[in-house]
Amino acid sequence: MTEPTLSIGELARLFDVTPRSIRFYEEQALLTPERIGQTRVYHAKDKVRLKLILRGKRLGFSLAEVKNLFELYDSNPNSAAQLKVMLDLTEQKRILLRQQLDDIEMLMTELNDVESRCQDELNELERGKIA
Amino acid sequence: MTEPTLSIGELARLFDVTPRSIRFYEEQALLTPERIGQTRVYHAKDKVRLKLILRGKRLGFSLAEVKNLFELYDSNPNSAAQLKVMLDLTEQKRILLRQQLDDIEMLMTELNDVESRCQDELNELERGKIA
DNA sequence: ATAGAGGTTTACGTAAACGTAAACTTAACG
DNA sequence: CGTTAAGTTTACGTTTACGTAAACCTCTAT
Repeated sequence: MTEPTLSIGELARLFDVTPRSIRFYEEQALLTPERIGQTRVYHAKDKVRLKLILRGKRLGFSLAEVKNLFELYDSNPNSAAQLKVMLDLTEQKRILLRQQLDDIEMLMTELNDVESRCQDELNELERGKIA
Repeated sequence: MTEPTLSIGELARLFDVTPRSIRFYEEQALLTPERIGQTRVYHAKDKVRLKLILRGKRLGFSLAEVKNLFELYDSNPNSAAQLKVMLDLTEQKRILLRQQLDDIEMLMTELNDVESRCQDELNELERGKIA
């Protein structure tokens, strides 16, 4: 079996985004699909890339930051200096992610709070009905 | 001791944002500081609010969504219908946060990957030096 | 042959979240 | 009493991430 490819429309439906967005990501150098004539053809690796882009967006990253991460991941730094820069960058990102984890935990707690208050209220209303 | 208040500049420095941003948040009805004459005066509750706004931003929420959360938290729904809507909303937010947790976990894993590759490279370079 | 469906480029429009600048008050300081 | 320092409003500018529309191919189906 030969590798499955996708049109821009198919890829768009697959991830529930518009073709416009996909073209825009390419314009920002986040995607580099094959071209057959004029037409864009997307392979498995493009699918992965798009998935990563959308994940980045869910985490509140700008497209520039996502691109940054791509370059970080794809790069093959040869000098010790470059490697140390890389390690520093990953550490920076890690700090950000830890911050986000804390933020999420706090928000979760607050949602629990709101929710239990709602539940109490509902139970009160039920009591009222029965009594 | 009387309650401590802050000027817009002090509040801005405290959270490392610009006064412009703070005024903008007010314009969007996310803050409602006291006024003494023309001048804005910020109390403890405003500090908390601002902290929550910035937390929301770190999680990739729009200001509108943050406002939404505020209303959710502040509201006192009386009817069972409203309470059920609330519970539904909190559940929606919870799903989003869980998604973010997954996203963060995956990104963390990838960062670990990048990092260990860097470490290996560095160790290789060290070997070269010594041999 | 023509009508759609889906692809392409180019270009202008838009919402969000501020930045920046002008023009004006008010309080404090030497 | 003049001048910084910090506050105010008003308004236009800017970046990001697309939406929307025009004008054009190209293939398939009727």
